[in-house]
Amino acid sequence: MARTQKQNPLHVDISEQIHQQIIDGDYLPGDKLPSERELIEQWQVSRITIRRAIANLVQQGLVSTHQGKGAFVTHQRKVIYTLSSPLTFLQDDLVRQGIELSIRNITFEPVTPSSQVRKILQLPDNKPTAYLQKKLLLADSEPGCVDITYTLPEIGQQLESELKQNMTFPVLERHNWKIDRVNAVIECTNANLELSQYLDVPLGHPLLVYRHTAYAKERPIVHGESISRGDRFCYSVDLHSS
Amino acid sequence: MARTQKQNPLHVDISEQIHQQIIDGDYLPGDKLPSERELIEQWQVSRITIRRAIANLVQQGLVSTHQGKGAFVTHQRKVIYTLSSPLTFLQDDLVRQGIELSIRNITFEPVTPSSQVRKILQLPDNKPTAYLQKKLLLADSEPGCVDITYTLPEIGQQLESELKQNMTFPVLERHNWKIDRVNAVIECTNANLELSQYLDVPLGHPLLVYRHTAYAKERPIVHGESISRGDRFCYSVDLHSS
DNA sequence: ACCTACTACTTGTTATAACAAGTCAAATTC
DNA sequence: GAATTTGACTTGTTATAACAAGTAGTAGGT
Repeated sequence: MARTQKQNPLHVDISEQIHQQIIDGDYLPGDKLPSERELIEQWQVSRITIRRAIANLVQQGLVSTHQGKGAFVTHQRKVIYTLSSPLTFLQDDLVRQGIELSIRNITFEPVTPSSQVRKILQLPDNKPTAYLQKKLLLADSEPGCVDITYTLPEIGQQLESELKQNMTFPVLERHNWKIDRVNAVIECTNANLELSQYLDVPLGHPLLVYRHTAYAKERPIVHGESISRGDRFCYSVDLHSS
Repeated sequence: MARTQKQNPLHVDISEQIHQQIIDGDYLPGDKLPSERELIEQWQVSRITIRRAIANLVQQGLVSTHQGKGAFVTHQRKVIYTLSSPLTFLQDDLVRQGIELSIRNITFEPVTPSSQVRKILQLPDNKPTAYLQKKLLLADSEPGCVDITYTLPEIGQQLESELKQNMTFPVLERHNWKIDRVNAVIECTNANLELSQYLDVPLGHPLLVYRHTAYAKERPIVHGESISRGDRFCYSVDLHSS
């Protein structure tokens, strides 16, 4: 109850104490924290301070809140994407981990992408079209990843129906578009409004971005990004000296 | 000024509008946003609503605030860590990008690590000791990464002075600890109080975690994690089919 | 010329208050 | 008994208010 450090704001002291209680196992994943009213009583502070303390915990990914229900300690299980050479694909990876994957198509349409994407896909200036697909990946029926891809027009046109219901890379392989190389960057962002709605997370929730370009016979055929919930996914990679 | 969607809270409408202005280039990186007082005047709402709107933008990594000065649009440049086979190391990578790297040692001491780490490093039960090192990496004199490593005791003891001032892997290579393989997981977390202080970011700031185990002759010699500011770093990886 | 103190800004913390809206179970009605 | 209503909880949004604390320029004194 006593403030551990005078220089910290009250809300930090409170969230740090609850944080410690979570680490100590006083609250287990799935447990409900005391309600705001109870915490106000316990700490003898105003609601704004308690709410800020809870917000700190939410921001650290330790707790999530649900209107009308309460604040709950989050589960920390993470799904692993394996990045390996030779290439394996997400789908097989998830099956191996016993996760049920389903796909909901959001958009599929021919567009003229930004000059940056046009350059990456080496689209000719006189026919600067590619298929833009946005799809939502659900792991065990919960939204986990938004996949945004730009595909060469001849491929998109040919495989529309299949692409709408399956992961991109296995569909390509099934139709003899052998992928030789994938160049990728993994980074971290925060959910903007659109992504927070698709992924059912609060604004600013940490997200993992896997931005990739796939090459077949040294020709780029697909470029896009997979944006996953940072609290539920991670990437694994193996590096060798030889 | 008009609310675009009735179902959104006011603070979301406001932060989304400023977000759009940033995208449109009305505010450039480094620019100062209007002060709270001015925004209150402009939107005719209370300070709590404006502060929440600014907080939304901070959470999305678009602006950062400084007490007494104001709120500023953040710079988005990112430093790239290249993960490749054959192995290259962070240091060379940064030099290539023209970034000056310096290291500040935080702790270096023999400890008995958690059972999980003991298992990974295959430490014998009768001598369960490893060297724990925490160091802060500064890129161009700004804190960017906290590196936490557990090293086999014989190596830590032998190379203490060098490890305190240099990156781990190059030191090992210089002393004939040839690293054959690195297994790594990249994930995303949020700054807790300790990390937020080291890295000079607000509580909950998104961070990239690179958790690795290095093997020499199939024997694990180093295990640890590099925790970088998610707004300033990313990982690049190249995957091949053969 | 230099240092200090003041002042007018900025954001940060915290309190009190009221109502909106989601949840859930118990009581009421059909 | 089943469906509906009510009420007591929960968190979410927003307003007003006051003071703390960091910043930077300016006026005043040495």
